Amino acid sequence: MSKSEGTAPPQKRTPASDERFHLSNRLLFRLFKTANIMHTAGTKWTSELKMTSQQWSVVGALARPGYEEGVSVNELSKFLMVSRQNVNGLLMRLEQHGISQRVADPRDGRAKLVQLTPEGWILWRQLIRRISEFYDVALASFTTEELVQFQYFIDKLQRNLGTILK
Amino acid sequence: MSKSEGTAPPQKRTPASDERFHLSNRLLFRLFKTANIMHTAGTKWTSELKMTSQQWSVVGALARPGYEEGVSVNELSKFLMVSRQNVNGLLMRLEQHGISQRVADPRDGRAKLVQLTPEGWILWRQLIRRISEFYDVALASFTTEELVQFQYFIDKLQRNLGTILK
DNA sequence: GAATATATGTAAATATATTGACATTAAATG
DNA sequence: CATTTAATGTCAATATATTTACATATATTC
Repeated sequence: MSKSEGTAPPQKRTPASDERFHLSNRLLFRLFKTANIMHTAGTKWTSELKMTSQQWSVVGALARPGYEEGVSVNELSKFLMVSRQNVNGLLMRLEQHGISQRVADPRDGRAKLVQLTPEGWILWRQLIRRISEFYDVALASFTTEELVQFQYFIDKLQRNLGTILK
Repeated sequence: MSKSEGTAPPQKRTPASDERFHLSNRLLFRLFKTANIMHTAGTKWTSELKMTSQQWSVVGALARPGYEEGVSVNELSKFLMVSRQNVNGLLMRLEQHGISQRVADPRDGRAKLVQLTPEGWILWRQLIRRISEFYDVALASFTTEELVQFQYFIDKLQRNLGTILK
């Protein structure tokens, strides 16, 4: 994003669209920055568990009730909204740490099912406590109504962005 | 983030904190996903200009009025809230494309000043138009009040996360 | 002014994330 | 049923992002 907060807007614009541009610019730049430090802070928060914040989301996806038997790489990719290749890399590193494993999918000869190892389940129980504490800090002083509204905005943005990627 | 939306919350929790956990989890997971596709969509939006969305923010920072003479690597790092090393990498690639250059900082023998090349300025003028269009799509249907409120939430989150990284 | 502490930019190593590619398997088409 | 098209997971290449490290320059302390 052109997250340059003092950026001159494109020419031939009215003062109203100038203002809109500045608001938009400031907003999305701050979103970019905040998302970034969210990863950095999250990874720091669980550094003793040697888990990055991105790995939280993979392990969390595998730990969902009803998915214990396994989740395909493709499903993970769609659920996390990251590429299959990125999921593959994330899984490789989780496997190196003994946290997850892949087994053949009996219903589809091409596919694999990813599941937590027993060790992974033990880790998950520690991790979820730390994550919960992280949420408390990150979202300190947000009222429930604010959380709901914040999420509404994020969803609307995501929907709009989705039209670009279709 | 444990962006697993069906995650079991940590034990020994009241139903109220259960609900709070789920709200928090859902919110931050969606933020993670949305920030991700914001980069992907942004990069796609300016693919003919061969610019990634992350590069927008560097070029935009250099194009700010009052900073034309140059910005130090360290300043860029702080402004963009990314590491100096990451800025260094981003600049290397911009330089390869002739968009920016580095000159010695006359006031500090250790430092460099980064500035846009003449070619970079020409690119910037094209880029800012495309970026503005992107904003219109990404933030379609947001009222001005919603933009302001959204930004308020992001800022609050950023502040909270900042306490972790201090 | 000398010694100590800090700042600056860049190298190295590792993790994340994308696109393009491809071999294999499954689904769709005629 | 044969052919064509699409899906799945993994490889390769490239960009982003972090931490650790270090040589050099600057600032602070005494």
